Amino acid sequence: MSIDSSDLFGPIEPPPAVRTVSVLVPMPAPRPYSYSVPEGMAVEPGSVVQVPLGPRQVIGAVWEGGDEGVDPKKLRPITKVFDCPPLSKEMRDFVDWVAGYTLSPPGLVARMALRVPNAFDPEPMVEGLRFVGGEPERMTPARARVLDAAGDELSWTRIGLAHAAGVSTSVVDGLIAQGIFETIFLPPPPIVAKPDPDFAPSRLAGPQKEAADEILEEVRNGQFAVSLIDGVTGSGKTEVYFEAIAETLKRGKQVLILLPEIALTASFLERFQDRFGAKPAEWHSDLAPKTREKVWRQAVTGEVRVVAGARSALFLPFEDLGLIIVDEEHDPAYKQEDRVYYNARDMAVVRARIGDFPLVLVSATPSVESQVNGQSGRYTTIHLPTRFGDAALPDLHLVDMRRHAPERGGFLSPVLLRAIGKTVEKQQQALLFLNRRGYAPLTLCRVCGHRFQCPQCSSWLVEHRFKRQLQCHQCGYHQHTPEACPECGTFDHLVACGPGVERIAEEVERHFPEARTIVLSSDIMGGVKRLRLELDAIAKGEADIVIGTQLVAKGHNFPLMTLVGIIDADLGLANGDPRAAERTFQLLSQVTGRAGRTGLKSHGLLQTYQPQHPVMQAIVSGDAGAFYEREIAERERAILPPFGRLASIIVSAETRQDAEGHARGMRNAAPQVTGISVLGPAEAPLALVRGRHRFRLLVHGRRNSDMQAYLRTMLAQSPKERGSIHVQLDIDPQSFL
DNA sequence: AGCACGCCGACT
DNA sequence: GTCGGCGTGCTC
Repeated sequence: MSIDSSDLFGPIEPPPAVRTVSVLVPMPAPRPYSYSVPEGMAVEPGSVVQVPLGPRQVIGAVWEGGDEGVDPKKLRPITKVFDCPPLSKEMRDFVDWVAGYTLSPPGLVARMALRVPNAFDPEPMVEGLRFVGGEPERMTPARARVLDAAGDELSWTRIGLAHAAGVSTSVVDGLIAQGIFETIFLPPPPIVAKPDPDFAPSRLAGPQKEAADEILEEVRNGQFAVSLIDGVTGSGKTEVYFEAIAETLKRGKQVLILLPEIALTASFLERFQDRFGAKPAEWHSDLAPKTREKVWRQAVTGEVRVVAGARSALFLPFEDLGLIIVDEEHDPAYKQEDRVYYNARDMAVVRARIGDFPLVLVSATPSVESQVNGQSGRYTTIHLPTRFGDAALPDLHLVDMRRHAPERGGFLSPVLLRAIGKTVEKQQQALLFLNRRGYAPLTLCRVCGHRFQCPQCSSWLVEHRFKRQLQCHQCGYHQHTPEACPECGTFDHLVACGPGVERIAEEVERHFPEARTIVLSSDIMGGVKRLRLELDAIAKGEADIVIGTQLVAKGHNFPLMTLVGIIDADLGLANGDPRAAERTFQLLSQVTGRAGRTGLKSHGLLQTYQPQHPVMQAIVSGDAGAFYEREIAERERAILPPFGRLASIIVSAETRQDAEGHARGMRNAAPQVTGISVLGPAEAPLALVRGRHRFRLLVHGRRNSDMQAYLRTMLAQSPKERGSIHVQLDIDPQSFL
């Protein structure tokens, strides 16, 4: 006979139901993990929580759609819920969408939104003083000064008040002890003042006014819409989108301005301040941790109304975002190429669509993708073909190097030399652009023909004469420049082939020994700080001839710059990058746009061996239409037709054999995919074969869902390759909407 | 992503 | 004899 336990202990209580929620943890798990919720803890989807994960505590977010069948014994309780607004439904949808699209684990995407160690608890209140009233028992001159300084202001900090009165804090402490002031707690001060949409209303007129009005219509409508401002450098694009920002602020919504990191300069922030009376909050990688926390927190709470940031700012969980501006829309810096691979420009479009608010793309040289989306009517294109105010575009000419050959051993044509001479004579500045660091891109032995190659990655070693080094620009390898050929041992017979900026400087100094010449490239000694100083010095007119690589292309205004000479306009067209022509067009447009921004008559001379090339024609004529048509056709041809319409895949690897092997595997694994083609490292963009990834997939397709399904299959079949597969979908302009 | 465990080379 | 390199595996 058995004893029913209920006889002994009373009726059996059903065990208390354990409440379980899914939590996205910041690691590459394929889906959220399950955690139990302790008695009395309130969580909802989006709540920011701390949970145990293995041996440590991590930050995560409560999510929907986790794992059902997890062993209840494994469940561990949530450690704490932060007093922080939960991630909104929109934000969660955005994270999931980005994870799905980029084939990244959602936890890693969420991590980008939560990468602020101490911002999840409210900022501590700040101790302050309030004037209560009355007079101290003994009035002293110091005390009188404090009372005088306090004036009508309601609240002070202890130190601030002492400072304002010019006394030590002990005087203030004495007044507190007497009850004249009382200690109160104040909310922490905002990181930036509120921008005022009416601070300095626009003086736009003509095409700029029309453009602004067109965008304002979208902003007032408040729904998802993408506008593309396609305007030449100096056409007032910024002023136009400032109007969209003003309108959004009036509607009570927050604004995000995305900029390539390099364009987040003091001068941009000042322009914003001139229009809105306050600076926007900044967001970029080298923000001080405390500032970073404040900006995050105040974006979530809605304290901050406008953030100007680099691509990672896209993952800030704004309280009520109502407009995104993507300035320099074409800039490759919007691509992140580690961990989660994404293009912030495209993901911004997605965020705007999910949040149902307008977005403005801005560029002087739109990307081919945006151009196509404009043509197809998906985006509204707004053209600003002329410069704003008294600035005029430089007068551009091609110098056909076959007819105007430089002297032996030189790289500057007589035409360009003459133009430099005239410019310097007028006390104006010339910019010579060559996108090549160092002295010479190739060194060889005149006796045996030995070429100096990188022992690690086989690209040519670049001579840096100033540092007396041979450097590899791919992997960073460097060695002291030898005096003898390592192959045949002959001394003094090494010759430099081709130009770098250092070599151009040498040639310039030979022709213009009196001129003040300066070389600007990323290997400038002294880092960013020194660079800033040099740029300021140039702007002040402390140099006559500037020789620079692409870092002179952006940002700074040089009021005296009236001549731009492109040493080798064809450079960059020759490599195997499918975007070579597009990149060249963008770069050369930007560089020539450096001149003439402040009204002085200016010129540009482009030295080229291919004067008929569409890029050259587009730049000198200022009419990019034909160039874009060609690029679009080219890309369509390269990507779609040979493989049919369903999908096509380009595999790239470090060697062609590897790529062929991977491609064969894929053809076997997925015969339904119609096109798999192979790019060896020579043809593939450099960025694709560099780095620690063994191979990458470049995926192009019309139907994103097909591509993703296919790739998931691939990933499932070879889980070991998981970490080394890179999917880049942004090449196809159609795929992400 | 972190962090532990675990198995082979150059050193106090 | 150890210290330490990074390959593999695991985290609700």
